[in-house]
Amino acid sequence: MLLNKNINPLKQHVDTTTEQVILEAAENLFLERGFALTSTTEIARIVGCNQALVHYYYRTKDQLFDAVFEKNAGKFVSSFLQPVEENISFEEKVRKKIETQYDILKANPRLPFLFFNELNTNPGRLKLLKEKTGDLPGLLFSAMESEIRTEIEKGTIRPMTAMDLMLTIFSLNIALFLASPVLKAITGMTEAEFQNLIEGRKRENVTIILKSLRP
Amino acid sequence: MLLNKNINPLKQHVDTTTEQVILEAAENLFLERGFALTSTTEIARIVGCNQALVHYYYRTKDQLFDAVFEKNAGKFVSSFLQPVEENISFEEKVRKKIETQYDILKANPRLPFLFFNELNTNPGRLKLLKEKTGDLPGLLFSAMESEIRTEIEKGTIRPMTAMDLMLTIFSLNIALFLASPVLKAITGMTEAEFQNLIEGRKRENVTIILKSLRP
DNA sequence: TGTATAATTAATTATGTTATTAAATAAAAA
DNA sequence: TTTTTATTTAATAACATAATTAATTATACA
Repeated sequence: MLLNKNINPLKQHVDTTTEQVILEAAENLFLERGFALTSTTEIARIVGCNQALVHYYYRTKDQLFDAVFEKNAGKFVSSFLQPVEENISFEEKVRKKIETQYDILKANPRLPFLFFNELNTNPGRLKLLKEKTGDLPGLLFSAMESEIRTEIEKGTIRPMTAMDLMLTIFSLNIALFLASPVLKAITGMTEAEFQNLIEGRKRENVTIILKSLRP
Repeated sequence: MLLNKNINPLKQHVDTTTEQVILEAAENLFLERGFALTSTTEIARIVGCNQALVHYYYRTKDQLFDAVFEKNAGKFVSSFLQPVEENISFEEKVRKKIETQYDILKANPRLPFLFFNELNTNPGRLKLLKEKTGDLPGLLFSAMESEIRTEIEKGTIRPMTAMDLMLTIFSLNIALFLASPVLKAITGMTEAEFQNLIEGRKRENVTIILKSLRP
């Protein structure tokens, strides 16, 4: 990479290419403001390069966003599809599922915003997502469905559907991250206090869900 | 109102002013796509009027959005602040709180999207919100806090904070509405099936939360 | 009816944005 | 070193959008 003028010196590991630097800057901005409110001009400004260079590497803003979205949507979707060990109790499986997803979100707190913002505003992206995930969700779903049925018959959990359980896990896990700017603003929490809240909320989500399973 | 050309004849109740029609069209678009992806030109196109007319009534796109956001954020915030009767059990109060909020969201399913999209992308709006709500959230909060403490001391519920309970209610209630486009797309549900899901989810949320309160 | 006022439009300005092109510069290869 | 290729920039085209202005049309009212 030739570019080395206005760049934060800390970021100058020898083998970051300009292409990567652009992608990272784009990722940060897209995660912060979404597609519509991010311009290729601003990406270039942050990278410290000419705006045409952004297009040189990624041709269009759409393709650049695609690269960012693909990568991040992948993380998000995988947070649902992450398999859990087989030889543990149902309760332990559920706990693991919640915690795994929560950890991924904690490490990528803007994921829910990017994901829902884009999929609520761009119908084309929804189609792509469906094509990409294929029938994986369906398979995962019926696997969970049968497992739940077994537990219900054993009397270890109350009657419910796989959809119920999935939605519950998902709802409790994502909402905090979506609401974090609002929450910080109206409560006036410090960043440390908020990190504390995030930490505690993981256990709380597990508690709530495991209790809610009981017959 | 003079304007009556391209307008859907069903919408021609005698006393809708052009100003109102513009506001309604704007509301629909802002709820559907958010601020950035909505143009005053498109609002005008839908109303069937000249684009300058939108500015004639509302001066700027910002002011028009303000009008829409104010109204809708009000609904959303009130879904939290809705008071409940005093002479019922704690459990009944919680149930009522969940259901009241859920009903408001069910009647205004795009509220969470508008609210979070805007507040995640526009820091200025966060400040306004904080100023507007003032210390109402704090008051409500400490009221709930003391009520919860009482219940914990009585041994009727497990230890938890008001923040915990609020976040749980809120998380379970909003997530379904935020996720609805994604959910519909990847499951391929019909609208009827989805309405059914929404219906059942209200009771489910109550069940989950009430169970999760138990010591 | 005629006049003042309100509502509406056509035309235009100003601005920002994406995308392209041609030229300049740096790196790699010969 | 020279030549070729890759990277980067300056300039600008093409377009959309928000906002303004002056002119036109409709409404109210004297």
